[in-house]
Amino acid sequence: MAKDNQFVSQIADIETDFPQWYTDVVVKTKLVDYGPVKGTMVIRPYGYAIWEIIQNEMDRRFKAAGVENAYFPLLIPMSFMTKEAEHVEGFAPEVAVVTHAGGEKLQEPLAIRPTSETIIGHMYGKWVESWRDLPLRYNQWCNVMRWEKTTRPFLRTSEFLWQEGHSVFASAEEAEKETLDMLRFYEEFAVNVLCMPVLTGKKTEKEKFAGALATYGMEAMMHDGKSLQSGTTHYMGQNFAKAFDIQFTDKNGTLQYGYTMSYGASTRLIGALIMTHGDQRGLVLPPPVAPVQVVIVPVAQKKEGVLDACGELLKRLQRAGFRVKLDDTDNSPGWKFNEWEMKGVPLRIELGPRDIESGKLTVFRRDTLEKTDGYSLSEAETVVSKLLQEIGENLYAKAEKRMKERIVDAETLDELLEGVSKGNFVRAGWCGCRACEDRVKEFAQATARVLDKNHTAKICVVCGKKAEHTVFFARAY
RNA sequence: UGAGGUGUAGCGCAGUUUGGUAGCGCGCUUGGUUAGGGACCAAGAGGUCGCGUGUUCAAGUCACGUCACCUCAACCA
Repeated sequence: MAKDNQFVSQIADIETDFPQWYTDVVVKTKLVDYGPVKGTMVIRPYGYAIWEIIQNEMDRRFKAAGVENAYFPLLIPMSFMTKEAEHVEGFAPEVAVVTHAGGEKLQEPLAIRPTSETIIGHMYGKWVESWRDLPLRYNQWCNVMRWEKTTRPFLRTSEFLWQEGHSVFASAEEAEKETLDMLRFYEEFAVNVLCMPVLTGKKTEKEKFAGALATYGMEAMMHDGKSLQSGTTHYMGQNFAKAFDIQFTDKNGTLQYGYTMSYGASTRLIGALIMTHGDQRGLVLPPPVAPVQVVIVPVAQKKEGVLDACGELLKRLQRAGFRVKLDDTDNSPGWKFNEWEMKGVPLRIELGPRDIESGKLTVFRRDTLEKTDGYSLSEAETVVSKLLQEIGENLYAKAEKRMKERIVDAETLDELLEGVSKGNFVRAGWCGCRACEDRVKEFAQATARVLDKNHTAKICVVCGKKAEHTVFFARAY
C-alpha cells in the first residue's frame, strides 16, 4: 500500500488541486509537452493518436452529411480582417501578424489565421455566381493562432488544431437549419464518441461570435464543476456575404446575397475528455477514443510460453478489430499496471502462467478499478467487446449523473453565487439585458453558458423583472 | 495587462541566509538475480548552476540588469 500511495502522490490531488492535477496528468501521461515559445504545446504521439481518432470519427460523419474537405491558406491579408466591422473588433487583440518576409518589410501585413471566415468568404465571393452554385459546404482541418494571455495545454494555447466548417446557402432558413444541425452533430459526437454529456443551446449576445447574428454552443461540465465550451456553431446571416460580395443570381434573375454559417471544434475536446473522465490515478479514456483500448501485460514474461501466449492473444484481438498493445518491455508487472492505468487504457489483460494453465482471462477495468478472472481465455474477443461497450456506457452514465446532480436553480444573486461557488451549473431566469448579465459576472464570476431550451424561470435572477430566458450560468475555462 | 512564484544533470529538488572541491532522489547505460500492484545488487555515464555586466584572490551563493516559464485574476475555441 505504501508504494501505491507513493505512486498516487506523483499526481496532484484531483479534489483539492484540480488545475495542478490537470497539468500533471497531461504531461506525465505524455499527451503533450510544453513548446519553447510561450503558449505553445507539442502534441506527443499518445496525445496526437487521440486527435487522429477524433478526426477520423468526425470526418467520417461530416462526409456522410455531405460536407467536403478543402484547405485554405494560413496567411490572410490584413485588409480582409477589417472588412467585417464586428469581426475585426473581436479578433484584433489576439491576431499574430507577419510583417517581414524574405528579409524585407511586406507591403501589406499578413494575419496568421485566428479563424478563416474572412479568407473563405473572399473565395466564396469568387466561386458563387448562380443559385446553381449553392450551397457550398466545406470543412477544413487546420491550425489557427490566437495570441492568448493565459494558456493551458489543450484548453487554451496560442496555436491549436481544429476543424472549421463554412457553408453558404441561398436562404436564411437553410443556413439557420445547418447551424442547428451542426450543433446536434457535435452533441451526437460528444455523447457517442467521447462518452461525454453536454448542454447545448444558444449563446447570449455578449457571448456570441464576432460578426455572427447567432451563436450556439456545446458546454461540457468538468470534474470541478466548471464549464468548457467544446464546440460552437454560428449563423452569420448576410454579414459576411455583404463584406465579401458573396452574391448569386437567383431563379428569378435577381442578384442576392448568400447566407453563411460556420462551426468549429478543436483539440480542446481532448482537454474536455481528460477533465470529464479523469480520476486520481490519471486519465480515463472512453473506449471509442482510446488509442489503446486493451493492453496486454505479461506476467513472468521470461517463463517459457508466456510471451508466445501473449502474442497469440494480441493477434486474435487485433483481428477482431480492437486497438491492442502488448507491453513486453522489461519493466515489472506492477510498474506496467500503474503506467497504463495512468494513461487511461480502458481494459487491461494480465496474462501469466496461471492463466495459461487454467485457461482463464484476467481483466482489469479502468473505470471501476475492478479485477476479475472469471472469464474464459478462449472467449477473449467476446469478453473484450462486451466490456468495452459497458465501460463506455458506464463512463457516460457517471458523467451524466454528476452533471445532473450539479445543475441547481437560483432565484437570487446570492443563490447563484452559492451555486457556482460549489461547482454547480446554475439555472436561472434572465430579463435579457446586458446590464444584468454583466452584474452576474461581476457578482459571481460566472457567465451565461447557454440558454435553456426549456424556458421555465419566471423572474430575472438579477433585477427581478419578468424572465425572457432561462440561462445556465457557470464559471468557465 | 496587474499580482505572485520558479530557473542548478533527462525529471523532481537541496545547496544561496554566512562566497571557498557541484550534491541528493528518481530516471538512463552495462551485467546479474527477480517477476500476479511502481523489485534488488553491483559498476558506470551525465553540469557553460537561464543569460549578461559588475564586486572579489575566489560567485550557484552578493549587486544591478535582462530573458524565459508557471500559477492566479481581467480577455478568449
